Amino acid sequence: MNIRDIEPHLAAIRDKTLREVEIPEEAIDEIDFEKPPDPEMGDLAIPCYALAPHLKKPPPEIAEQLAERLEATAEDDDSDSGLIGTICPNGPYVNITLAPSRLADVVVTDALDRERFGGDVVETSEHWMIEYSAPNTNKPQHLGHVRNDLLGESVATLAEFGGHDVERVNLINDRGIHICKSMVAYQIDGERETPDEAGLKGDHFVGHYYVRFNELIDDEYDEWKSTDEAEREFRDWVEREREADRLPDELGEQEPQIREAFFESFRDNYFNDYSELGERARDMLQRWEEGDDEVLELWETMNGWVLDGFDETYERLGVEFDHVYYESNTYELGREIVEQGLEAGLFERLDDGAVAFDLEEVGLDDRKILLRSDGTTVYMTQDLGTAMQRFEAYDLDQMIYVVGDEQDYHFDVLFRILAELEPELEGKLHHLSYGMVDLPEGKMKSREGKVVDADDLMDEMHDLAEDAVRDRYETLDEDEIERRAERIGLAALTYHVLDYNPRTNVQFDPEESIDFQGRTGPYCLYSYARIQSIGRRVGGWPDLDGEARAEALQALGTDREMEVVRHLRNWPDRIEEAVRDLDPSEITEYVFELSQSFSSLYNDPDHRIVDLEGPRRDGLLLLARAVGRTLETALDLIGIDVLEEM
RNA sequence: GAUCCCGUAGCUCAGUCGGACAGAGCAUCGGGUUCCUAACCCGAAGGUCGGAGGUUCAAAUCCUCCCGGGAUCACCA
Repeated sequence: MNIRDIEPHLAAIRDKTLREVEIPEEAIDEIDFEKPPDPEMGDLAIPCYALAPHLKKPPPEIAEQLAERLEATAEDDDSDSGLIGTICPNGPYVNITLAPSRLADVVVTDALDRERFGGDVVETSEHWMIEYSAPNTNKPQHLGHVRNDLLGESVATLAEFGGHDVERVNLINDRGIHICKSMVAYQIDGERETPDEAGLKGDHFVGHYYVRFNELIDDEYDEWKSTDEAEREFRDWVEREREADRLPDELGEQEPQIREAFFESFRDNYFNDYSELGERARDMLQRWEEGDDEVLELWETMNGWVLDGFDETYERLGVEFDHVYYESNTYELGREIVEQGLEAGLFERLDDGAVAFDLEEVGLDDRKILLRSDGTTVYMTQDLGTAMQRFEAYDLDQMIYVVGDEQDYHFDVLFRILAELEPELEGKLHHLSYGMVDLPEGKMKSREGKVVDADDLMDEMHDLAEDAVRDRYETLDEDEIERRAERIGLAALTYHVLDYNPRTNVQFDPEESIDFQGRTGPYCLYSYARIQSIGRRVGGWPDLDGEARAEALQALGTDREMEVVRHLRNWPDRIEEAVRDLDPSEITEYVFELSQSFSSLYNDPDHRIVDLEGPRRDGLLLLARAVGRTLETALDLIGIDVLEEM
């Protein structure tokens, strides 16, 4: 018997008993085991509410009688080999407690022997593709990107461990007006300077010019605000607002504020209609699309710098991809699909030549443009194209996009259009939507340089960890300090970021930084390191099997030991849940709980392994070893590398 | 204006496909080391689950309305 046989085994006994009292099959199907709120009550519970209508008795009475019958059925069943400890009614529930020593034997044996303990739990193995990161190449990554990177990487690793076949994909947004902004600023300000000369990482170097461009635009805009053109735009707007009764006839003392609000909202219009720098950036984009050599060369150079920078960041974060695509290559994909859809009558051509999809056909409002009137593609076109291409090339069962929740609507529309184009894709598309990371003062803004930079943050975590390591050791090899500081710092960051449910909007306070104490990555690493320390102290883990091992494991049974055992038992179920929900925070929670239950045991005077002897000592050593193995696996799934010593 | 997400302890968050007394970490207060790493352990205090109705044997969880915060509704990405 192993862990995953326990529940089916008990379910068989339960169902057999229910049949004896003539509960209809469909009612039996409805009944699932629940987990009692307190382990004191038992390991599994059968709620009896649903049986009340069939037996015409109050649930507590049913529970009492059912418990007796279950006991009888279990006694007759010889496949059980003493797994069930007690069966007792408790109000409307029947609680089943498993025999401690037997449970410890089954669970720890599984945890020690199984090649991938907790892995390969999904019902059917599927082919998944997960797209994440998808950065723009005009600026370095910030904490928001880190959340995306870590989420995507972790979900991919989780899905693989759960038993799926996974393709990790990055689609790099290397074209568009935002890149041209950095390029224009570079032409104006930074001719011939390179990241090396500036002593900066390539992505930071280019990001500097992106910020610079926005400063230049701000200056230009401020100057423009006092021109006659600006005044005319303002007056026209005021006129329109008055007609719509949104402004009074006389602005009076309010005028300066109203004026300021107008110019704030007019910023994009200014950029598109009046700005010389805007003109220059758009002109550059135009020339890029025409294949202008000079522009292409600058573009390639600057993109190269950024991508080199990204590679460093990815490597440090432990993020990897199987396939990397570039929008400069894929932005035309989809044009053909749209044209086919047009012929098939799915889309319509508007009077000005643009192609649109009528969203009312899928229950939404308005329409979505798929090809501009000048024939060029939009974001949606590309997403349609890449999706169709991927399903064809990889025969996917599931395509998952890890993208922020501000794009919920985009993906809703994308999936509906895809389902119209190819009904088979229905249910195979998923947007893993996650909340924003905000600072105490509000949103991060790259264009204003108000961000928590990914590389800086990793450096800070490293430094904090380094201080902590130095505090603890008077003499330690410098390389070793570096190695530990890096792992501990990254563990703290990774754990912190993944410990939120993905949909949660996270508030991150850079001042308060990230803790190393309590529910944190370092805490979990520490638990692991202490377990390894026990192994070293006793001169290596005992190599027991067969009878000797069974005897050792069956010597376990105290409350503290059983709490650890119960957590181990939950591991495969937890993986199943985390994969189903695409939620690494299930794993961060698990790692903490397992670490915590072991820490309690570790600190208890009655469970000091070095003070014990005989089978109980061996049993505890095997339990510690099993926890260590499971921690290592679990931490790996959230991208954290363990340390043998801390 | 419409649609979507969120509102739980002083703070940051779990719990939201209905079930047993609403949980954790941090912060606060009190305790623990002649002993395997104190990045630890044990304990205390802290909550009208935004509000009001409703459905149900049972609601933080489902439905309706209201209040508050965020996002989205481009021939941008």
